[in-house]
Amino acid sequence: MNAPNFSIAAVERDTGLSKDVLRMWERRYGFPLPLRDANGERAYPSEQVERLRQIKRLMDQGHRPGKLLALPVEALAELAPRYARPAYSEAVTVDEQGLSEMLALIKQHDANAYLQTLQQRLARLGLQHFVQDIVAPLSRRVGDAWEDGRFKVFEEHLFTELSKRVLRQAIATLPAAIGSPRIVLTSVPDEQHGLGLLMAEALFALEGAECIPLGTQMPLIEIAHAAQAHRADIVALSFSTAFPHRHIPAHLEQLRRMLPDDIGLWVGGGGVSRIAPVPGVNFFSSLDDGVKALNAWVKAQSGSGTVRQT
Amino acid sequence: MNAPNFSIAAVERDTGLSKDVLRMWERRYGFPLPLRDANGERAYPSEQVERLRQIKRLMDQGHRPGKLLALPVEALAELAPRYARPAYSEAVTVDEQGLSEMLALIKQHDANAYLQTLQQRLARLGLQHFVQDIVAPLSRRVGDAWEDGRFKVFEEHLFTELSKRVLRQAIATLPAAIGSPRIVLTSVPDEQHGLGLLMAEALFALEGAECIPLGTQMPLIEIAHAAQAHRADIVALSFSTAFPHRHIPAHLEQLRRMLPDDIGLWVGGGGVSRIAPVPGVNFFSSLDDGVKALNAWVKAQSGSGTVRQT
DNA sequence: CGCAGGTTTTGTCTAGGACAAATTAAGGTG
DNA sequence: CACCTTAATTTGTCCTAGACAAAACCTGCG
Repeated sequence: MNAPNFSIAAVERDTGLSKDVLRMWERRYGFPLPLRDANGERAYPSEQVERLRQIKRLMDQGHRPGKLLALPVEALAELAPRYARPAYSEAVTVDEQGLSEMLALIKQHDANAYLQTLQQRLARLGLQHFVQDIVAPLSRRVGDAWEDGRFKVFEEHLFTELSKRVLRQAIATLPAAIGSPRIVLTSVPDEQHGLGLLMAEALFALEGAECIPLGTQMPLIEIAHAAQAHRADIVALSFSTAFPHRHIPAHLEQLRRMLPDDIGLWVGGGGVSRIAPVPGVNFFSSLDDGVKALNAWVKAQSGSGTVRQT
Repeated sequence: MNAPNFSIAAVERDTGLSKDVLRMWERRYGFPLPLRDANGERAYPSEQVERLRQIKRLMDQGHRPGKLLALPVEALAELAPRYARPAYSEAVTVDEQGLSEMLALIKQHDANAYLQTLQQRLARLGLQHFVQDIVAPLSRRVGDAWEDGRFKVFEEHLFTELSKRVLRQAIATLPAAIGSPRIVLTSVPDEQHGLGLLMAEALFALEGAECIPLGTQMPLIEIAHAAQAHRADIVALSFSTAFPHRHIPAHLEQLRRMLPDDIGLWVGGGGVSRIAPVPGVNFFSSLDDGVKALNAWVKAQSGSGTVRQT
């Protein structure tokens, strides 16, 4: 029960900072400065790991490592997000209070009450509005709360897991669509967040698309294989805000090269907002844009037979 | 569409072999021997990546790297698993033919037919037998098929995703249990397979336990936090056969230290079969054992008030 | 205010060396 | 021949320290 020290591998796992980065920071900035065990290997005390976690969080919000690592411990807690959060482009009538109440349920770890509330909203609003007005905004707020440290990791996991259940259940009740665009939905190897994919699936399925959900974390080459095996028209990927921005273009370029030209590559999620466009890849900054694009695709398709995607 | 070369980071992602290992093998065995790009950095042709993938698969089956890397390409394809597969300890009356047919549906990428078949079995057998006689054996066979290379990664993903849906849906129909043991279900950071957890959840929920599903890949420290926040009696972890055996004990020891003594730590899944016992951790080699242990726990509890777990 | 240019910051790669843990092989001994 | 103990080997991870390209930031000019 007393706090053991962390090996460099353990710190990498827990903070998401690579071993290379940890060693580099130590060399350059003098933090973290771990103890050494009997073999001369780094042994990070848990305070340092905790501080690293906080630093990582602030970095994800746009702060630069050089500043953060020079800062004294106390100053870290008070830093605000550096990027203005993009204004929520939600329908004007979002039930702000209702959302807060639902988040409070998660915060109280009351799984049953949360599930019940979700189910009730779903029944009241129907799947489309449920996704757009409840799940998507909730998931945004959970992301924000997590960045601020108001939500712990396990609370985020609980939220995700329960929300996924309700969504999946709702999707299961839809009639099995056949035809129209066939869409493979998945995420790249380091992206484990699947709630966005599920929301997209729900909306796409509502529009009559045939969705092939492959879960998260597919090796790129396998995504290409899957797309061909399923004769997909579109591959849809999701990147969460937590995903390291800098790596997204490389992933997309590589996948685009592996994928036949006539299969579309659609990308969405909070992680793609500030990404430079990649040729042959369609970016969507909101679920709604995705649905619109799907409708356009269907229209183009029915008009002119097999159309080559660009 | 022409095969681009892989950076060392891309190979790490796609094969699961660490950069250190890739460089070490190159130094020691002369394979892989990547090209170099303009900056002198390794650039792996896709044949080498393919071969590495195959080598990794054989290693997971118990072969040793030294042998495999010395072997010519053709010889690799013919190697059988090195460990005798543990005989299936399934109920005698497993519908072998039915299972094969279901696997065939996955192999044909016919998601709808597979889902339909699952639903039908579930309705016919009830949740408990559905889990024990259908999902568990299927998942074993998929694991085997994957090891043999008869299943591709994306086919395994499709199987998992669809099976999870049906299971979750079934769990959702169960009455929300309150009380009895409260069980937090999750997996460690490098373990992304969640089907086993879901099977366990189904069976535990059937026995009246209150399950708190947190999804997969929770940092250890967060598992400890979650267990306390939810006032859990038991933390249940799952390790798949694909999980690197060598790392399991370290994870369990670390988590055991972080967890209050009176919270039980139960571990199951295909990955724990050949693991030396860890003090304070209960291992289960089958779902059935887990259910029996749960019943025993309930009995002990009701007999003597709050009992200290060992 | 916006854009072209130079400068700093930052992450990732490279090389080879060291060592402990795991595994296999070898040497008895009952 | 089975079994245990010890020695040799295999293998993964960690270490240091240097290099460099890409991104982010600043600055001056129109």
